[in-house]
Amino acid sequence: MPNTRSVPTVDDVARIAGVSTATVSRCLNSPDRVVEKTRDKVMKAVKKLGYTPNFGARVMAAQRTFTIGAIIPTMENAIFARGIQAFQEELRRRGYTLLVSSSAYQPDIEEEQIRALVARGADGLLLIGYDRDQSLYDYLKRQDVPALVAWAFSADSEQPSIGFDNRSSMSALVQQVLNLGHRSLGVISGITRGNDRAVQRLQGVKDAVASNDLPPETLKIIETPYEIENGAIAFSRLMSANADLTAVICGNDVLAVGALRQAREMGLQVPGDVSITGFDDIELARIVTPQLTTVHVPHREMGRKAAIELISMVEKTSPGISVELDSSIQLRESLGPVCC
Amino acid sequence: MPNTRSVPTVDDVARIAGVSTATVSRCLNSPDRVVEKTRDKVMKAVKKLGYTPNFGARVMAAQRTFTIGAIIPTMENAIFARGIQAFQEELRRRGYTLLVSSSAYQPDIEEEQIRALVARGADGLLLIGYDRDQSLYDYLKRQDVPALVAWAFSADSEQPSIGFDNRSSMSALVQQVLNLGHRSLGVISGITRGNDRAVQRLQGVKDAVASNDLPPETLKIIETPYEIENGAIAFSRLMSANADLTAVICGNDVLAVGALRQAREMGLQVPGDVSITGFDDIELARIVTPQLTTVHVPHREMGRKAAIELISMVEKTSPGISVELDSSIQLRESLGPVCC
DNA sequence: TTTCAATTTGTAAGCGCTTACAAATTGACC
DNA sequence: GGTCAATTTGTAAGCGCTTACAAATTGAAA
Repeated sequence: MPNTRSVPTVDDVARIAGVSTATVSRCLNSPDRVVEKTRDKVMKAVKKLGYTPNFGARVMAAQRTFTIGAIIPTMENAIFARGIQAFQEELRRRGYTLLVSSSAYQPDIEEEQIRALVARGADGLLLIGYDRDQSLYDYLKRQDVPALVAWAFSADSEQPSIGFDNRSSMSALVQQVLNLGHRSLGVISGITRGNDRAVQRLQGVKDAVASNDLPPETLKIIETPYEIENGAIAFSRLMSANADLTAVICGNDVLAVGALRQAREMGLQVPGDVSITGFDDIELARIVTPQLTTVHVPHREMGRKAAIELISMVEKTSPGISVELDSSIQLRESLGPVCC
Repeated sequence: MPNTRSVPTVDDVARIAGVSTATVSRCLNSPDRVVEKTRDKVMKAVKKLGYTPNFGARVMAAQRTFTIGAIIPTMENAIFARGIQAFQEELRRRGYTLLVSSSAYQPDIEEEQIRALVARGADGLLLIGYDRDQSLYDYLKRQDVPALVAWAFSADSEQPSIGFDNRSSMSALVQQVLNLGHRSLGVISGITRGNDRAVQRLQGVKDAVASNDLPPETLKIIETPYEIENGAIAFSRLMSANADLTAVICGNDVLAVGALRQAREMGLQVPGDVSITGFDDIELARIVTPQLTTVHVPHREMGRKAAIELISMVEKTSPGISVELDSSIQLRESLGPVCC
């Protein structure tokens, strides 16, 4: 029964080409195992019918998808864009397809997305940061789907990861700030709950203060979600409550840009009246006026290496190693010495 | 044979729960068609085994995935971020999962991604702009996968779409520029090849010039890919070749921001020495100094409505209609009257 | 207690593909 | 031409799930 109604199947191709379905399958998957004349016939039939293999069936039969999934906290600002782009490029080069979804920084949505991607046959997963329910890691292990953590690195986690040390990077940055004479700092942190990177960064700020023998009261801390608008609001709140602040350390560039905008709106000179720093060194950092002093993160390198490592894990040539990348401090216009 | 080795299947669950596989399936898909006591047994077995349905098999059997795919030209800058975010939120609200991939503005990659998504069982696709090979549309039709075009609207295409009129919006913006006395305009357009939105925008610029009875030589046009850096380079080239330009119209905000940065570097006052305009009104536009005059695009509305419409198409409650949204001009600091 | 319609459950046939294994073909060599 | 190993192709058994249909169960009404 020639199956006229719908999408062509391997059987249709086999019938048209006058061969068996096995041969059709082989033509598509290991062409060298089939003699040229036959292959031509089959390919002609494939073209004629506009046949595309059904993915579900293929996955089920072959137990393999060449798809990698990535769940990032947000697509709305550019924090992850560069790294993911590089990740995708490298995957593509190696014959894998990337599917991305975003969790809006919400653990329950992240879990949902992880399950969705696994269910859809992702061969491996890229996850941002360590902090998630152990049951999720168990689930992934049970499903035999390797996962690589990125944007974070912790020597004492056995979870494979590729990233940098958020804590010490931030600490180094704040050290620079302190070196310039600042003794009263505002901190606009991202929400730390469920976000180990934000936790680490905040801890880094505290480390620097402590190692300079300054009291904890040196810091005025606000937590707020990573959005420009929130950066502006937090900055405003911070400055009006603490007139003596000479510098504001932000948990990332997005918050810092908001702070910067608000400073301008309040008629404050940056860095004359107040210095502002960011973290991540996204494109934005060099576009705003004044340009943002921030921590440079090797986004592209991280993305590329993550792809390579994750594929190794998927193909079982690596058990999953952890790699620490260097970050560096980008001194730009928004940080200056404490004035007068 | 108790299948100890690997991931649990529906058979395992059925065996443990002491029911048939059909019942297990029903518990998961239409729980109300199964009596509570049985359901409890099954759910307990599911939990005990940590069972998750195999997606491939499910798709194959049910011919449905509740997955929507979107292929956007780039994730690297924020042009599509807001709209896609809204798109995803609405999809999620309605029980669909979004999978995104990006094409780097390359038609062959886009085709690959479309096929990948269809193959992975996407129930419907969101595509950016109209301009792609007819064979791709044919393919989608053959696979019975509805596609909705976004970020563009053309009354005379039969392809369902949701977007705005890039051409007339741009024309209106340029009209404003001309009203301010500018008579020699630089244009930094995106690459028009394979990008109907860029074509339309450029055409809009020309429309405005023509309808003011100005000669085509009024415009000095450069095409370059949408990247900040390219905007800067193009601006520099434009200004050094044409000393008399008083305004530069950019194909989008990303290019405009690059132009702005370059102007600053060249010591040019904006808008004192030269006015600069963008298009899209992404977040960036309000962050740079001076703030960018641009065309506001209803990103979130577009995303949300796209989700609603695409789902209707998938569920066959709509044949796929086209919707035109309004855009509006955002006059901000970067545009001023021609000086002296 | 019967009867019978409504509800719940089970049986088994696919969904479209891959692949182990068997069968058929090829052609180098005697 | 006949042998035999190597190559090519075909047969058929799944992969894990859904669902049409049939069988079994339930319980209200007679």
